[in-house]
This record gives sequence, structure tokens and C-alpha cells, in this order.
Amino acid sequence: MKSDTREAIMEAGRKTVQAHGYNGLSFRELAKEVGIKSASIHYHFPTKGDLGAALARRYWEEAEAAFDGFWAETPEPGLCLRKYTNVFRLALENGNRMCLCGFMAAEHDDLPDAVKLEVQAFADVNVVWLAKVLSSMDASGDRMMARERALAIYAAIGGAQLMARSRADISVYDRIVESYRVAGLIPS
Amino acid sequence: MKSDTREAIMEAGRKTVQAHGYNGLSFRELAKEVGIKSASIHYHFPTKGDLGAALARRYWEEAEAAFDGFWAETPEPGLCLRKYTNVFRLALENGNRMCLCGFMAAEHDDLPDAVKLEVQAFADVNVVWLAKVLSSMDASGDRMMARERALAIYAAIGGAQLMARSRADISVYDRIVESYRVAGLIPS
DNA sequence: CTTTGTATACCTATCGATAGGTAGGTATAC
DNA sequence: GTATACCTACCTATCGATAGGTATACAAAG
Repeated sequence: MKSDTREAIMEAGRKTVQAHGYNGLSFRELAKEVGIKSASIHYHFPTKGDLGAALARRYWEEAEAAFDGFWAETPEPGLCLRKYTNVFRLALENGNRMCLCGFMAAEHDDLPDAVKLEVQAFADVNVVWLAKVLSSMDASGDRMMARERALAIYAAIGGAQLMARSRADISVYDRIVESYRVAGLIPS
Repeated sequence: MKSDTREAIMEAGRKTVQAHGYNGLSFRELAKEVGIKSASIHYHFPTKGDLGAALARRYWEEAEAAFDGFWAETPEPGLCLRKYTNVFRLALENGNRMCLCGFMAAEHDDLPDAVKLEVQAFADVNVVWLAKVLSSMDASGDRMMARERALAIYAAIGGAQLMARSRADISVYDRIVESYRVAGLIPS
């Protein structure tokens, strides 16, 4: 098996970035949580940029797998979209955290290029998957329209999460997402 | 008149937070831009929290004034909402920056309480103003519905800004906002 | 079966840079 | 003379990163 320590670093790192961002990620604090010395983290991730890129990459890989799971096991697209919006709700449930790549998107100017690319990859994963689900719903199924709508839904969900986080109130997320459905932005 | 230096600090501080967040705001860097020493900033703002709160407060005060100006001089609500969405576009035009309070919303966990309150006040200003405009459009005018929709629109616009920033592509913002209108989230 | 070499996965100790904040001095204006 | 608006000098804490040492494991060589 892969190194337990490396896994522990990534797990703690993910949680930290979801709460304090890339700039709030500290090798010393991370080392303390894992139970090693900060110098040892450099053994697994030479630079902070390497760690950041690895975290963002794993984040979208796991998201892609989860989304594909929804699509495979949920025949009803409306329900599939509810599972999707629930993923972003889970981050809030978990200590009022937010999407790792959403936070990093805000920190765009301070990110190493390698990290920026992985953050964009996460957005792509969301948009491609959403476009696929949307296309399956609309019989007239304009692919380009579906992609534009997918981008809008992903952005809107990210905004809802950000708002709820700033209030530390998960019900804010629920209300906003419900409004998206009422307005017709997210099909039911 | 009020101190020119104090104004210069706030102007430079606002731009920095819009690009690097509250955590990316440094007294030394700020002092360099203004042309004074970092210790002198403490004369105007005793702590970083004081500066952060002052920045966020001025931000929502100016936003409120601008929004009220739109409402006063623009009889057509649809056009009024276009002026609103354009405000958030301007931040992106200005060096791919984002809303100061949007960035701080992400940094929620690292903010002094006084700053958190001002960030929430900015959101309130947006929601209250949007609800007012929405109420004027809908004859059936349910006030509660308007407020929910207002919250959704504000969150969605923040998400659109975040997405566009992460791509450093203002056309992404335009496309997303247009999708919001097409979907009916934002009335035309 | 023992010795030797090498890669793994940590460690201690330290570097230069930067952070927010403080104490106390100084020049100007009223 | 006193308040304003700066300054120099310095504090402690933290940052990512590096150099070099160490304990363990395992494979090849004698």
C-alpha cells in the first residue's frame, strides 16, 4: 500500500484548505496534525505548490468518480442533480467548510501555475458532468445550451456555498438552492 | 479634510484585499505602496482587524450609495439590474479582482468578529436592495419571495465572479450572467 | 549466515524572509 | 505647549525550504 503518512498529510491538508485556503495551509501546522515534523512533509511533497496541486488534483478525481457514480446508479436526472447539490452541502456540514477548489479560485493570484490548472480541471469536471445530465433531460437537447447552463449552475452553487459559509448557516445554502430550482435555473 | 494618508491606505488596502484577500493584506506591503513606514499604519488603524473592518464597512457603504443611485435614476427595473450586475463586472475588469466581501466570505474562519459583521452587512445591503427592485417588478409582489430570490441572485453573481476570476476571463462572467437571465433567475 | 550497499522515511537544526505589533523619538502646526 | 502624524528600531512568532544525520528494511555479495 501507499504510504500512510502521505495519505494523512493529504487528508489533513484537504481539510485545512477547505477551511483556511491555500494561503492558510502551513507545513508546521499540518505536521503537528499528522504527528511528524514539518521537514518530513517536504519528503512527500518537495514544495508547497506540489502539495497544493496534489490536493486539487485528488479533489477533482474523487469528485468525478462520485458524480459518475450518481449518473450510473440514478436513472432520474432530477434526483441526480439533487445528489449533486448535496455534495456541496456536505462540505458545509463538515465544520462549515467549502469546496477546496472554490476557495482556491478566490486565491487565484497567489497560486502556482500547476495548482491553477488543477483548480480549473475541477470546474471542467463539474461542467462536463452537469452538461451530460442536462442533455439527458431536455428532449430538444441543444448541447451548447446545456454547457452554458451547466457552467451557470456550477457557478451558482459555488456562490450559494460561499454565502452560507459567511453566515455559518447551512439553511442559507438550502434556501438559495431551492430558489435556483424555483427560478428554473436548476431543473427539478 | 480627512487625512490623505488614511485615504491612501484604505484605497491600497481595498485593492489588495480584492486580489489577495484579508490574509494577503500585509502592513509592510501596504506601507510601501502608500509611501510610508508600516508602523505608521498602526497610527491610523491600531490593529489589522480595525483596518479590515474599516475596509469592509466602507465597501458596503459605497455599494449601498451606488445601488441607491441606480434605483433613483433608472426607472426601468430590468436596466437597474443590469447596472447591478455590471458593478461586479467592474471588479473583474480592474485587474481580475473580485468583490472584497466575497473574498472575505471565503476567509470567514480567519476573520476577526468585527470584520465578519461588516462582511455580512455587505450581503444584507445587496439582498435588501435587490428585493426592493424585484418587488417593484412583480405585480403579485410577494415580499418574502422577493427576498429569497434576492438572496439567490446575490449568491449567484458572487459565484459567477469567482468562476471568471479563476479563469482570468471576463467573458466567463458575461456568459454565466446571461445564462441566469435566460434561465429566469434574473428578470430582464 | 553474515556482511555490505542502498533506498525509504523520518529526524534535528537552521536559514533568510516576512508577519503584526510596540516603545519611544521627532518635526510640524496651531 | 500640546496634539498630530509620522519616524527608527526592535520584538516575538511564523513561514517555506534546506543540509545533513539516523534508524529501518531489504537485497545482493562474500
